[in-house]
Amino acid sequence: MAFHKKEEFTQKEQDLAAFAKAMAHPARIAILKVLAQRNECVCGEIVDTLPLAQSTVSQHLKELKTAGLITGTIDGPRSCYCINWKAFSTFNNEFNFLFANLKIKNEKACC
Amino acid sequence: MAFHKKEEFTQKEQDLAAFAKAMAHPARIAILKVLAQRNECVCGEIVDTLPLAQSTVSQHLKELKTAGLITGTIDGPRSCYCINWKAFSTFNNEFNFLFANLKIKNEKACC
DNA sequence: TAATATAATCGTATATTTGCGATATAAGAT
DNA sequence: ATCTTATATCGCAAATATACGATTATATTA
Repeated sequence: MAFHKKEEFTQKEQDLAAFAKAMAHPARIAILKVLAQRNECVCGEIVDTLPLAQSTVSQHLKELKTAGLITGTIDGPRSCYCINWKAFSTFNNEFNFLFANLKIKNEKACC
Repeated sequence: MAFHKKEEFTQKEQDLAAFAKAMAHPARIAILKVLAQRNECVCGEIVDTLPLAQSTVSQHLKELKTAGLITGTIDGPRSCYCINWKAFSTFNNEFNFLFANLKIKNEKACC
């Protein structure tokens, strides 16, 4: 009886949470940073910058890809990853919307 | 040997990840939304708006509080929760910093 | 003081995440 | 065809997260 009740929330709540979850690990933040720094698509160089095994990094990349934060295409013998700019922007807007509400109403903390 | 290697990342990466993690559940997004809507501090009314048991909600509130996203004070027999505006703002800046880097460099996707 | 109401905490079960080594896959080089 | 290089995937172990009911703590009310 200890189940995931996530379906009981609105789609927007679930989407925001899923996006946040994709960023909820320092390794994945670091990956996004690397992808942001090097404009051209990076592949296994990511592995070199992280204190993790290749298989673990590959898994994190997969999670980011599944969540839609990055795209990945096979480029010959190697793989090429990039930020999914559009999805990232959508999330940022969504987040700012929530944030804007807070700003208007809660500028002065109440407790 | 399946250990948390989180310490091996920078403090900023860890902080950003921790903040994202706090929002990485629809219930916690929903809680933030409720706190944003009602300007005055809300207590157990949160429980009524969620499809979860009281103890579970209390746990989510604790996580949000530990992560610094909300503050909570005991107000007589009930508890009063509020958005931690300052921390929220700090996170937003941090996030926008990462995001800004992306915006400048990656406006056109490469793959 | 006893009863009630609100909310936190404990104990527990289950599910998910994190991480690694080993293995598979696929393309390029020899 | 075989070797090498780059990545993805599988299988496993350990750690965390999610959820709930039961219990506890605290303050107000009767």
